[in-house]
Amino acid sequence: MKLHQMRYIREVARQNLNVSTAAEALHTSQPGVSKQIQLLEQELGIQIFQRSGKRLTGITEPGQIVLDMAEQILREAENIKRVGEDFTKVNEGSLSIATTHTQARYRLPPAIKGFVERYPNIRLHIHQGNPSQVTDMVVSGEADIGIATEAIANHPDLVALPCYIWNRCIVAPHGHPILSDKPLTLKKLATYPMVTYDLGFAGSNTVRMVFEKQGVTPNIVLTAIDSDVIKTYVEMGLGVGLLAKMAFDPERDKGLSMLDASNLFPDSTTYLGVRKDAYLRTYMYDFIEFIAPHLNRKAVNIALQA
Amino acid sequence: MKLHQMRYIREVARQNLNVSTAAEALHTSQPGVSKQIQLLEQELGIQIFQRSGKRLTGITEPGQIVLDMAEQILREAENIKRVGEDFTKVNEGSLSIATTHTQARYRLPPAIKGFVERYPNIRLHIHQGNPSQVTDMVVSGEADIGIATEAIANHPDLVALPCYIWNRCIVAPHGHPILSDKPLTLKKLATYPMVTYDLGFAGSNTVRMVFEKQGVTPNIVLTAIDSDVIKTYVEMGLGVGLLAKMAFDPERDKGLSMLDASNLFPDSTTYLGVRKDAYLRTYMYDFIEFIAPHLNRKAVNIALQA
DNA sequence: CAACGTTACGCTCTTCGTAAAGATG
DNA sequence: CATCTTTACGAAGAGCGTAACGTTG
Repeated sequence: MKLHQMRYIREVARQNLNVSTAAEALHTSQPGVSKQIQLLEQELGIQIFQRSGKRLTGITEPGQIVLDMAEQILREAENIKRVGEDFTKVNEGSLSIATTHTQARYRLPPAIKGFVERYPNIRLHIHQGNPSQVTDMVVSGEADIGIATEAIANHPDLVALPCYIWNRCIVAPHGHPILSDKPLTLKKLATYPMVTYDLGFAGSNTVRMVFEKQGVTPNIVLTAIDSDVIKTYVEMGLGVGLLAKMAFDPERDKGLSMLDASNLFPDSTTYLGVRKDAYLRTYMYDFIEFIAPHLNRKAVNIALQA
Repeated sequence: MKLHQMRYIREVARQNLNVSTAAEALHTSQPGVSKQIQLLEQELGIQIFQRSGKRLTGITEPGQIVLDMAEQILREAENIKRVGEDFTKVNEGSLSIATTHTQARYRLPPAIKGFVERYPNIRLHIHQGNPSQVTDMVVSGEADIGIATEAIANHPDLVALPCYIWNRCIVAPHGHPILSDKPLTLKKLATYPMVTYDLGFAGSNTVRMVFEKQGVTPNIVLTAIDSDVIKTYVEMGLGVGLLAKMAFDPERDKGLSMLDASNLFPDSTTYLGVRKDAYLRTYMYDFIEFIAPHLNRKAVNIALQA
């Protein structure tokens, strides 16, 4: 049994059982991949892939188990490589972050700024997606760290660290009647056409449930995944905006007025998620600490143990 | 990075950093081991072992991390091998059970009997030890399954399955005053010299706490790890015996009388422990079901997932 | 017949074992 | 100086790539 063989079967499975494209992705020859898979199957005494004649048509039952274990082994091998780099190339490497628009646009910039000053030679990738995409990217190892308010806390392979707590605000064009009609209530809010986040984003579930519980039906005329889109349409007069307070910038958003809405909705928590079995490079710990100062290396390790 | 190199560094660490004996244990030449370790260290860019001149004198900090990961990889590789065997050699293999004397002597025999009838070609090993040794053997992979009342439920790498519930009895030579002095109470029990299990065995903690809570101090004149030893000394008149009810056999223990003591002590639960990340061969699932019929394959898998 | 997987074969790089040399306490 | 590790080197073996062959839809 060889580590290479694990890579081969994993790649073939990933490439929809196409050995040729798998070979290409692995930068090697197709017959070599074929051969090694056969050798592995022979050694284990089982078929990993189903074949109809010469085509691979599926994954056998034991094959699936083996593939899962191979995945595990390769992850661990990757971790070992990282240990080496962590101790020799302290200031080199890459950091891949998966997050949602609101976090990327309004919450991460200061942390990123501090991080790139400290580690100018780390290649930084920020992937944007919806919370479940963020979760998937961390689970699959495409991203080292995921940051989102939804989804990320409920995956068995991840550990979720509470990052920060936030609440919402209402934005409207200057002079809009909602601004003077104090105090603000859910009922009043529901009388105006509203623009807010897509389902599955930024605590939208929480918002929905609050309205439901109070027996109030909001008039949502537009949803977006993007705070800036929401603000743009609010500015155009489409309705009032309900968004994360951190997404309102009095400097930039001069065309809008803001009302705190934290009395109407419960606080939401944004989580940072990492794979339980990932080896975190030192700079990753540092990045986490840049985002949430209470999450120092020790605190993260304690969470990872449990 | 090669799987072989993982084996080499693990074995060197196990053999107290002696490369020569490690090579012997691996059935290969000593220079080969040396070389591969150097190659690995070179590839990772770190020292795994500390050296003073040519002697290995310790494990470096990154080395320890790498060793832990290597261990994990090799465990997973072992699991893959088992998958193959499980699907090809259904009726071959070995089953290694670690347990305490009382279980081995009084509880396992019927399960073992059923098992060897079903799987006559599986090599069976029963290791006897105290509960913490049992736990260690399962954790290290020396044993596939551990069975004990103590210790085994509290290890993070193991999953503990409740196996069966039992309670205690009092044994005494025929005609002993305790037998007629009904009803039996803790206070009365404490007036007689007593023979029972060693600390750390068979719920001895529970027993101690029950006495303590009632403010009664038992007069324990002898402890043993072994129910048969306890009974022998009781028969000799050393005192009354407090032991697991399952360990009293009216057929064999004709020289003794038995009093149920389950009203004096809370029930104890015996657990069966397996490594969370172990691949269990089909016959291992079957063995577990022989011991505890409610623990069928499905139930065990559900426990392993969580 | 186009796309794909397997077989065949020669080349290269790795690995392994023996022998010798160097270091340690 | 006995024990242990590293270096050196030749033989055996494993892996890889090209080319040819066989299948499948």
